[in-house]
Amino acid sequence: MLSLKKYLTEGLLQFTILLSLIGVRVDVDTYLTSQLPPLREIILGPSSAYTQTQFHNLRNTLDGYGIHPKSIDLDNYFTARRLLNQVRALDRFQVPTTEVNAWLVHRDPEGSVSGSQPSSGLALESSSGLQDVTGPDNGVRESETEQGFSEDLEDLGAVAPPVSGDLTKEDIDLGAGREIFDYSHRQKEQDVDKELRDGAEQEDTWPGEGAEALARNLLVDGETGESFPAQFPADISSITEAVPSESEPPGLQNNLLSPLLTGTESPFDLEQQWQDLMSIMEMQAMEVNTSTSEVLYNAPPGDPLSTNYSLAPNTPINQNVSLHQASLGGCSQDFSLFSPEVESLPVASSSTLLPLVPSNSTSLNSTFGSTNLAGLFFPPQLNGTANDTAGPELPDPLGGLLDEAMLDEISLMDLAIEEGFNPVQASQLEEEFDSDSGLSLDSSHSPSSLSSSEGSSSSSSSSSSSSSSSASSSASSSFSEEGAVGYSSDSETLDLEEAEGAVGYQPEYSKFCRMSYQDPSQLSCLPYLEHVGHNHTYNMAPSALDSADLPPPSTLKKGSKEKQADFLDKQMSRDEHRARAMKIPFTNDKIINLPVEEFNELLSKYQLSEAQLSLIRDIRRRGKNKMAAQNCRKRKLDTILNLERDVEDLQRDKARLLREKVEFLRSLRQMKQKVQSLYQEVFGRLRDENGRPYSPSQYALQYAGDGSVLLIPRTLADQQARRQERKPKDRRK
DNA sequence: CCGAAATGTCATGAG
DNA sequence: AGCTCATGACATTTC
Repeated sequence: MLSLKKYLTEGLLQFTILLSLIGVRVDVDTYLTSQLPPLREIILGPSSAYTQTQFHNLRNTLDGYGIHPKSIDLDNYFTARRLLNQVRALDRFQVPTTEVNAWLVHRDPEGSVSGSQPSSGLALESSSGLQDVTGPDNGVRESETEQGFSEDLEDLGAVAPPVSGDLTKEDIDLGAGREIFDYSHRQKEQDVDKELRDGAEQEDTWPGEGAEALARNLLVDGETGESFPAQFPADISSITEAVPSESEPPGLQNNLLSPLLTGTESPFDLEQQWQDLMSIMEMQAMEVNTSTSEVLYNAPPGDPLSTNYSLAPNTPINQNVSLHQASLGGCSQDFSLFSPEVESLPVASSSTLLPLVPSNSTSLNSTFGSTNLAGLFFPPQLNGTANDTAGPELPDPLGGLLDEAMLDEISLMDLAIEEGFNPVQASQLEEEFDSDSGLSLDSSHSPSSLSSSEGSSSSSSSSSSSSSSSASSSASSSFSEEGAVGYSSDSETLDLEEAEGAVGYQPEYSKFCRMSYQDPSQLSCLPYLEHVGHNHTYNMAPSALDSADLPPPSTLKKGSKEKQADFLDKQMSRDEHRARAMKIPFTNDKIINLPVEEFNELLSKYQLSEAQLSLIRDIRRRGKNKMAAQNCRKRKLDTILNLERDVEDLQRDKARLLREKVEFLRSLRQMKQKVQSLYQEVFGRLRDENGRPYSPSQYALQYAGDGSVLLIPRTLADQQARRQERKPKDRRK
């Protein structure tokens, strides 16, 4: 438990560090609350990877083949699903063509304007926008879930099969190759080697027990292979359970859009999120591509934003500049000043327009202006906001100037981020369509991770048994293949890997193994395989070792031993040479992998000298430690890869959230503009008893709670506006 | 032959 | 107490 705690703590620590590194403040949780699953995965994944459970023992004692907490299959599953979702989510990034256009054009010719009309029209618009956003999104999510799940199942399925090929591989994997004594008898090494070479044949005639034992080991391997399928169902079940939690709650979109719907609260949420955004932006501002920024800033008025955001998701309302202008032309002269700036000068607009803004406007801007909007959109709330100011001050009431500056800034960063992640996304897509290994998720990121734990577990498993070429290609570069034995699910589910894994002594040998395990019959040609064959099922239940059936001894004993004697001799490990030199009557494999009781039993059967016993103990210790080291390294690598992947996931999430936010704010801004235009239109058509238009400086329109529009004196409107401003500020404090 | 990467080994601590 | 495992550090081998 202590270690568990330790590792959990470490995991949390690292997670925190990750967050901080990415620049994601803790507030991010507020963004992600609606899509907790990813976060939860991220938290559970790495932390679980740190769990220092002695799963080997667990398996031995419990004989359990269920998914280990550290199981990479699970991690793979979650990762695959998460990434898949993200990749697929990209598809839904569509810029809805604007219905707004039609609406505005339609309104222009229309002469009459009623107070209720604007609100209704906007409401319709916004609602349609919402539908566009939420509808498709949900659909996508569902499909994602299904696909992700099925794919994962496939992956799992791919994992299981390899077992069949175990027998041969396992046998082969016994370490081979040269070794130099660091043992006390090291000085004898050369002599021993010579001796061994000379008497290679002799040693083949070691006690029959060795052969028998070997045979048993072989069988054991076979059994392990057979037992693996049993693990498969377990994996599935656990995964199916995990699936639901994986799927993102649909609440995200709603939450993001909520500001539009809940007028009063939206401003605060927006502002807070904005603050968070700013903090994030500081860090990532440097990521912005200069060329991009130039494009954004220098681009001709009107389109740059929309084009840049073509990929942006969930655009409730598409920004359409031309429409505004068209409608504006017919509305009022004041608006003409306003709209062009907004549209054409994304960044500069705020600075240029702000000076024009009267006192009340600035305050409104500080409060993000949404309050005003809310008031406009939702008359019942009785928000007599300062928005109602007339023409020249129009920018203020809508308070979009600052927003726009921010928006543009955000958009810039967003773009940069998006670009920055394009490679990743591309890689994800590749991975998604990579039938060979659906889980080779890390391949894109680090060269060494080509078939990292996760990827290898499924990919190699599915391919290795069938084709040596694919297996070797991935194996040569993959850590897992040469790496840890018995670590985590992949090695255990994949005896193929396991067999090769322990080898790793010499490249030639590994290759040889890869070749040979395809065709078990080739084994018979290898005289020393019986001695060398490591059984890396040491983490299996002891009973399994003995329960295996005996393979036909003839195949094992026959073959051209002499031919390969030298070759195999070279492949033997140092300890194996030593064992031979010391005439150890059983295989190193047995020495290393036999359970303690059986090991002691074995020792008791022979009259061994002290030197022999010492060597045997050393061999056992070194053999176990070797595997442990391999496991350790593999685990370390996996941890790094997981962290790497988590960082990327977090970055992707952040980028996506930023994109969504930008889109949302942009739609908000558009609506403000539209309201503004409507305001202008209405105000411009009002005439006093003398038939003269009202002066915007003296009068303002105000929405009443009952939906009606009132014309009130400026002074009164200003007062109400100030009152409105203070409330939110106080509330925040 | 050198340096980096991979792998093996030892010592140590923990379960 | 003995065994096993994990892991850092160092050694050795391989590329």
